[in-house]
Amino acid sequence: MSLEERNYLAELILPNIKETPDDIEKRYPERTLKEGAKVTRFGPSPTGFMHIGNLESAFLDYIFAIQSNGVFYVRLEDTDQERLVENASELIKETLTDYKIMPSEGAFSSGKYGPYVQSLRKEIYQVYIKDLIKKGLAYPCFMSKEELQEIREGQELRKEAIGVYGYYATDRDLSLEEVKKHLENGDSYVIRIKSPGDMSKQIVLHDLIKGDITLPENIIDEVIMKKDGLPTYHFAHVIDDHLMHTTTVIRGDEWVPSYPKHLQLAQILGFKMPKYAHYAPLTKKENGNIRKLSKRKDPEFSVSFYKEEGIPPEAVKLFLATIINTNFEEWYLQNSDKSYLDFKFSFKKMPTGGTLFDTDKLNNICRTYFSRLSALEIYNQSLEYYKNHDNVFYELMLSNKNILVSFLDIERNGKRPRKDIATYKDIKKESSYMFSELFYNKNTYDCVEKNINCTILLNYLEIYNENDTQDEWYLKMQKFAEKNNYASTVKEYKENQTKYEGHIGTICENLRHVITGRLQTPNLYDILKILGKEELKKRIEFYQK
RNA sequence: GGUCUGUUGGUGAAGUGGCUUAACACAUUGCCCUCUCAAGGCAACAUUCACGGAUUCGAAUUCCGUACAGACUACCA
Repeated sequence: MSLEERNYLAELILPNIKETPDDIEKRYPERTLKEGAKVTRFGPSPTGFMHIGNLESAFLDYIFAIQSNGVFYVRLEDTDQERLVENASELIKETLTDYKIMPSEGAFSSGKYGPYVQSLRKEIYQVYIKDLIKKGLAYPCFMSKEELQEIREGQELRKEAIGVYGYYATDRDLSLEEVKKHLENGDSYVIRIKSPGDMSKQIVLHDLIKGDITLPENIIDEVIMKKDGLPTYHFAHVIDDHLMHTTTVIRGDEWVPSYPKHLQLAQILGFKMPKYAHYAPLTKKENGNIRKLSKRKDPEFSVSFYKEEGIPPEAVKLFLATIINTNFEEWYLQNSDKSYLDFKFSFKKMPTGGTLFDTDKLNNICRTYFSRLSALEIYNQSLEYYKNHDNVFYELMLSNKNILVSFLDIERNGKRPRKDIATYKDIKKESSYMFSELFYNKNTYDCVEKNINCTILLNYLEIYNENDTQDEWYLKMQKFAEKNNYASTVKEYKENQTKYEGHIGTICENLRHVITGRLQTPNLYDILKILGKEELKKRIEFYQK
């Protein structure tokens, strides 16, 4: 086609596009940022719920931007209109808010480089596409799904590279007349790039995480505009990352093989490539096989699942941080008072192979996280959780704030705090007996059959004094044990078993069971004190019945 | 099939030619402390880094081959 024919064709295909690439470029001026500042972007597709892998991606974008005094923005990549899910973008926004992974600009806030929703940028992409058609670098392709399938099968049979390229790109050199005929027939078409690639040549991807990767040049006439007029991911991201001045593209390593396409597109368009960091996916073991976490197959990895389970966002982030840089964990254990942002994350320290998701580890991190909060902090955070998940307990929390905070405070302060709480859910589980509304229940003692002498316990109450210190309390308890023919220490009991009916532990155990319904609780002294003498008496009498 | 990437205990991994008797953390097991639990302390858990070969005085670390695993190979991202 001659230059005039191509101009004519471009008008025919995109008559409403009047701007030129230069017009667009003027609207997206260079950012003024400090040396070394990274501009990153989180580019989710609103196609369903967020899962831990998406979250990791956003978290990476966030920390690398923040730590370089750069910009972290969100761009909704919704070019696949068929897969759109309603409310998905609200869910993404909500998740980022929950996790305090706050973008400095983008789809959920504002910014000078918008719009940040790809479907709203349709005309922008088309400006570039029109220009490419005029330059003879892109062309309409009318091949049907069936034709493509046929080509593919033939290529598979002959063990050739698969795709539309060279000899197979039959619509590359269609005459203007032929194209017009197709258009008049109303045939649907896509726009493909005219790939100048040569498969025998190689290109190098200088990956920030994986190092240099040598790949063959792209030879495929990649689709850049789909039949609905929207661009494909490949084209859209090259344009957007250029216009929005992204410096660092952080994405999953499933994109490595398509890097040659992106490089080629950027070269054709005359863009400077951003730096790329391809991180390894989170994986899961299933039937002995390892595979990438999947949105569809693994609902247990959806972010909303963690919310339901009461796993705090901050703990999930700490878990992600230990996956991202394993030396983070060691640092954090020694710098418990600092924020994870004080740790200098590096691409070089990121794992290059897939990482198996370890629930045990997450659990442990949660316990450590809770152990470092104050009782009041735990109370306030979990209040929010129960407000949305358990209204009965929420009301109890409100009306018994002092009891719950005191309970949560047991053995919390000091160098070796309790680690019995891993989730917000655990708070109810561990503390339910502290609430008389939940305690006086016919199921309270169901789990354990015990023969307990309540008279002894009632006698004990006679001498119990709420104002005793822990040491005084314990001494008194020892004396009481001896008086009732129980050994005052376990050691003594073990040495002279026949002499005693039991030991101090037996009494404590019985008392614990009667007043809490449990065999394991935090420090008994504190629990007695919080419940108060009156309540203790009531509970012993309740047990007698 | 083709292209690319990996492979160090049950798990996440540190490790870039001698400092490795393979760090650290999780899990598991045992002991200690102790009124129970949690926490904490101590100990056990890879004689060996997928396998085979090469280079070297010396290799988990470099090179070659093999095996296995994963990703990609869409008008999905």
